[in-house]
Amino acid sequence: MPTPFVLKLEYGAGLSDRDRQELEQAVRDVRQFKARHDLILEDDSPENVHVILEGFACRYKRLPDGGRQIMAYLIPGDCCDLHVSILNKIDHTIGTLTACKVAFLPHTIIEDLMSQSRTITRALWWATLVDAGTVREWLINMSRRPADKRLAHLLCELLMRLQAVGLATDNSFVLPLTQRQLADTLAMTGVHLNRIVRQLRVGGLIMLKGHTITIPDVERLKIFSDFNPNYLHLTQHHET
Amino acid sequence: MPTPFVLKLEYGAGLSDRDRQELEQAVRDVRQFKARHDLILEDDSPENVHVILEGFACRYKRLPDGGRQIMAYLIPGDCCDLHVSILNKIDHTIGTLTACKVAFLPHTIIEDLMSQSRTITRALWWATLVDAGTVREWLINMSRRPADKRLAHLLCELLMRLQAVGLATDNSFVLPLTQRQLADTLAMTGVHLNRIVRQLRVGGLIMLKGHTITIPDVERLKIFSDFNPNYLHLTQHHET
DNA sequence: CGATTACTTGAGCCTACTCAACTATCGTGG
DNA sequence: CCACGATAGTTGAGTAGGCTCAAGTAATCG
Repeated sequence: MPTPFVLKLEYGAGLSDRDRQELEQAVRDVRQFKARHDLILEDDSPENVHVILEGFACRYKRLPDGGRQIMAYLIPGDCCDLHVSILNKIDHTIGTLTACKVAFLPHTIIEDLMSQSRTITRALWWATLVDAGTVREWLINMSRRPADKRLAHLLCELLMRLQAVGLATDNSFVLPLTQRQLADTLAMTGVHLNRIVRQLRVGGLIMLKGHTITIPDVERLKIFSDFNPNYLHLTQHHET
Repeated sequence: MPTPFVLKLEYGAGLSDRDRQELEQAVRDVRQFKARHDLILEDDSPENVHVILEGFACRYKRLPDGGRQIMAYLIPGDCCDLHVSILNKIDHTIGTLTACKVAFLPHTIIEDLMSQSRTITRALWWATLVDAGTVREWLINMSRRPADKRLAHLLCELLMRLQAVGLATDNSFVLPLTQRQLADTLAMTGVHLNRIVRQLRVGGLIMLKGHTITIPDVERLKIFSDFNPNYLHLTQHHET
């Protein structure tokens, strides 16, 4: 069974067996973190690239009123700070949401991988470009959709992304987040999110059992939330 | 006087004279477009990279209700679709807001530039990473700030970005957009935006004369809108 | 100069927020 | 293993920022 890291990058470029091997071997330094632990702080210029292997992490910024806005979820297979060396400094914070297992890859190893394989280079850039596309879609989601569709859209996205790394079935997945964390993501209050979750539940759009979410009719949820998966760019591998 | 394209990339990497020359020479095919003209449509896989030389363009997505959300402004010096070849398809539309002069650079030329100069490679990637950072800041702006601070924040950003390419003075610039276009950007109705503009005007935070915006006290506007310019990464050039 | 587009202002409504209290669940030490 | 404190989730009542609808004025362009 390939790791989520390799599984994910497969979508970005047609990896060779050797590429896969190189990527697996690059993951040596693996560390465990508790929930709510900041991995990288704003203004850091970290010398490692961080890859999430298990658990949920996020990018976020703090707000003057003490709240925070989560700008991206980082799930197994995702890189936290690929290519930040080009910007020198990171302009947001990266922290865990749940307990996480995180691989630390020194920049030198990333550079080696990229100089050895054009496919890996392409796959890594693909990952950052998909990240950028995802933020754009979140911008639409936060600014234009009402609370119920906003949550529904996020769930559609998570279903697809988790499926891509083998962490979701056809219509269900484990979402180990608190409602407060979801509220920080969807730019609403915890109170309001709670009401919206109930609304989707009684509307039959989602089912909850503990932290497991099941979507009885995926197509219906996609239509409801105006979900178009094109921004995830998961459909086709690219030649070269 | 260097073109905005070169002026902008200077911030991403310390270009050599030769780099500047190469970049200037790469701009051969320049075309003129009217306002409200779509340059690149969703699902296109364009074979040219488009660089804005004059005027304002934007990235946007249409919404099911007929409205649209503008996700980024593209001002002189900005590249529209750098590196989309890695994603095969673009997941949003790019269109002009005002009349624009746009350079068309074939991908082959971009690849030549990048293979000849590591600095140019770095600068071009810097530009896309800054774009990504800017969308993240917009996400915060749209989802967390009230209408007045939202507009103020956008104006602070535009002041800095236009200054970087020599199109703004210390405290003023020309913003050739309609209120409707601003409203599509800031995710509010035209009616509401109009009220907010007036509010900032009577509050003495901005002054308007035609399409020229003057900011009497830039520092005050920055504090008011919680503006932190770090996400624009305009501060320091990077060695090699 | 007429027609279209852009801007302005008013009135009433609704989504999502705040404040508040209460219940359930989780984690940890005695 | 239970007890207790802390965190998470739930529900109610009232408020407000931004929306809709509407009507009118100013600016722009052919």
